[in-house]
Formats: sequence, structure tokens, C-alpha cells
Amino acid sequence: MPTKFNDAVKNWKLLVAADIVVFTFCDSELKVLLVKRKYAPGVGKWAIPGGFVRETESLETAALRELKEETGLEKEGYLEQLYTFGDVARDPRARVISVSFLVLVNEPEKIKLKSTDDATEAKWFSVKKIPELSFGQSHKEILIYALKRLRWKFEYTNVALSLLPEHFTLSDLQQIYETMYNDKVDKRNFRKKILSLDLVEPLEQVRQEAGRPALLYKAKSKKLKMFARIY
Amino acid sequence: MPTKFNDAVKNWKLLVAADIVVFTFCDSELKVLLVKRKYAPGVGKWAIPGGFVRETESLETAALRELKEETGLEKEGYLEQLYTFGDVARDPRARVISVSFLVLVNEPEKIKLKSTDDATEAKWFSVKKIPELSFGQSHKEILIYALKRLRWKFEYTNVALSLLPEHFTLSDLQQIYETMYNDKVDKRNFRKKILSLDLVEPLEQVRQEAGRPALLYKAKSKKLKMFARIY
DNA sequence: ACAAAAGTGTTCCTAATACACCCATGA
DNA sequence: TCATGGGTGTATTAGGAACACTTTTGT
Repeated sequence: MPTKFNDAVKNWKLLVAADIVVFTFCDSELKVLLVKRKYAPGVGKWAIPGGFVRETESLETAALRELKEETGLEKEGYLEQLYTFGDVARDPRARVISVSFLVLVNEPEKIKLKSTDDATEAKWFSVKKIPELSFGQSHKEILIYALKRLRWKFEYTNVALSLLPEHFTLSDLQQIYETMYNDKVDKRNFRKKILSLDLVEPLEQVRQEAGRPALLYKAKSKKLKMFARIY
Repeated sequence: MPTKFNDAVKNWKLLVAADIVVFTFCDSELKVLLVKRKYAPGVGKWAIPGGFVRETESLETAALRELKEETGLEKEGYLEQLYTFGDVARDPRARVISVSFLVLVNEPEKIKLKSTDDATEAKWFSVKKIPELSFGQSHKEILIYALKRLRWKFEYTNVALSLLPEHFTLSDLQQIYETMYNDKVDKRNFRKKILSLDLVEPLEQVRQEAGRPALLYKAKSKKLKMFARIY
């Protein structure tokens, strides 16, 4: 008889949560979406949006459902599973195992964030000014992990394209890299590299702001592509 | 009142499993450790070792405990969380969410694999000759994912060192890369590259097999190190 | 004419590739 | 002396890094 399975069912006491770290880029800053908690623990404090996975839905489905329920955010560009945090004491209420996700959205100014049943407020925070978070260190740990992974993806993939609108200039793209690396990048070398990677194609439109009009580009594909190698 | 939490507790019907993909290198082949199942589902078929996570242990602890219980394998070199698989229909018995791990061991010939309470047999299989696995496609999916990740780690990190014994020759290392890439590598360039990365240091011993004795090296550190960049 | 941002080429240097022979040992 | 695997150097090429001025527009 399958004793281990029976044991496990008898002791059915684990909860699985999906937590979603949503990044966007706006006002020359990388921002993350947080919600103000309505319920214990941590009422009134900010937290990473998330909630419990139901028996009948996949992890991704749960993540997107929770995200919508808590922030009103519906259609995202990029979604990736990050890591599963399972320390025994993460949540004071019960043993909760959290599967975390990374979501990237572009054009945040077009998104209406709603106050909802589960959170009194949802708001973008610059990653340089994160408020105190509920759930002790555990949400902070998730956020730090997400940031690390995102920076890494910038170095090795075309993921930056998911933070830009359909049409963008090479300077827009460069600015995202500069923000991400927290460093200036040489314009000529940057353009040479990006164009040589064949990631974008020029349109026949320009965008006019201050100064000389800038040629607009679009992504050839937003499918994740990887680069480089050790040996 | 925290209604969502109460709902979740009321519907406590998810199980969390830890599944462990163990790789080693032997006889010029990459091998994976599988167990023959004693209980349903899939009695008598081979499966990736793993089992249910208990309420009082972390995910890593559960993974190592299950690994020991099912295969007798105790001390490993490298352990990394891989991915969490959560499709609704993965397991016919219940909703099971599987947190998968990658483990690398060296010197498999020194490891005694025991038949245990949970598995009738544990055995190394060449990744080129994987038998049919239980749990439909789900264990196969995990294995394919683990292999992809491992190959990737070979390209961008020093993880190969975790598949070698304390002392090894540069040819040993090269052979692992050749197996992994399924391709020949130029000896001079390989040595130049590895030495320039400052990953290993020469010992004052040689190893004598057929032909000229080979200088032995050891890893400067087995801590995971990463290399290269897109921009 | 000036301010503001876009756009563009060349030189230098480092690192990747391709390639073939001699060396130390045991049988 | 032969078979076996270990060990070594150079020339070519491709790509990364550093660097400053001209162009186009609005005001």
C-alpha cells in the first residue's frame, strides 16, 4: 500500500502561494508594483502581490489571477517563474511555500491600478525607494532575488525589449540599460552592438521631442533569446 | 477577517513534492540516477527520486532526505533548485506541485546505492538511454529541463568542477565538456582558456595511466562562478 | 544663433580560432 | 621501438573598448 502518499494526505498542511514581482520602467527608473495589505498579517504595510494557489488552477494561472485581483493589472508582456521559497517559518499563519514569478510590463501610464477586495491600494515604487514590507524578510528576499535575476537577464538576453512600448528609439533602449546597470554606456558602441544582434528593425517613422527627431524601431521578436558562452 | 487565508486552509488539498535529478559523470558518459518504484502509480517503472515535503522541513531538507531514503545517496557536491512544476493533472492521485532540484555528484563508483523501503532499486542511466518513466510525461519533462539547465551551466559557469574528483587532469575536464557538448574541443585552446579563467591550480603530482603521466589539478573553489555578457 | 538630443567611424587591443608536432611513459 | 595519451606556440581574425564631432530640429 502506498503509505507515503497516505501519510502526506493525512498531514495535508502545506499551503502554496504564488507571489508576483512586477517591474516596469518609467520616469527613467525601474519600478516595482506593491500592494497595501488589507488583512493580517501586516495590515497597512506594503507587500508583493500574491495569494494562494487553488487546487484546480496551474501556478501561472494562479499568479495572473492574484495579480488581477489585487492590482487590477490584467495583460502582461513577459512572465517567468523565478524561484520557490520554502523556509519553514516564512509565514506566521501556516507553512506556506511561495512560488514566485517575474512579470514585466511596458507603458505603465496606460494601466489603471484599482483598489480591490484584497488590497487597499496598488502602487509603483522605484526600486531605489522600497518601503518596509510585511512578511518580515521573506518578501524582501523575493524582491532582491527578482532584481538579481532581472539584471542578469539584461546581460544575457533580449528581455529589455519587454519593458519598451511597440515603437521606441535606440536611446530609449540605451536608457533602460543605463538604469539597469547604474552606469553610462557609450552611444556608438551600444548602437553597433544592438544592431549587430539583429534584435530590432527600423521603422519609417521618427519621434520628435526636444532636439533632432529620433528614428523609431520595433522589436523583431519579443521571444526570449540568449547570448554568449564560457567555452 | 482574513477570508482568503481561511478559504485556503479549508481547501487544503495540495501536496508539495521535492524531486531530485542527480547527475554524475562516469565511463565517458553523463548519467542520471533513477529509482524503480515500489508503489502505485507506476510500480516497477523507473522514476526520478523524490517524495512529499513535510510541514516541518525546508524544501532542500526534504529533497536531501528523500534522496537518501530512496537511493542511499547521502552527501552530494552541488545542489540547486531547478523549477517548480505545477500543472493540475501531473499526478493521478492528487494535485501535486513538484519542486525540482539538480544535484551533481562526483566519484559515483564510491557510492553504494541501496535498495530501500521506497524503491526496489536505484541505478545510474546514461542520459542517452533513459528508460520509460512513470508519471506520464511529467518526470520526463523534469529530466529534460534539468539537462537543459545543466548544459547551460556548463557554458556559463564553473559547474563542471562539481562532476570531478578532488584531483583531476585537464584532459578529464576536457572530456566532460566534450561529452556535454557532444563535440570535440581543441586541446590547446581548451587548456589556454581554462587556465586563463584561474579556476584550477596544478598540484605536484601526476597520474599515470596509459601514455605520458598527466599533471593533476584541483579546483581553486567549487563555488559557482559566472562569466560573459550581452552588453 | 543656440540649445538639445540624434546620429556616425576609426583605432587599438584583447580574446577566440585554427592548426601540428614533440614528450614521457609502459609494454 | 612502438603505442598511448600529455603537453606546447603562433598566426589570423573577430569583436570589445575608447573616443569627438556633425546633424536635425524647435525656440
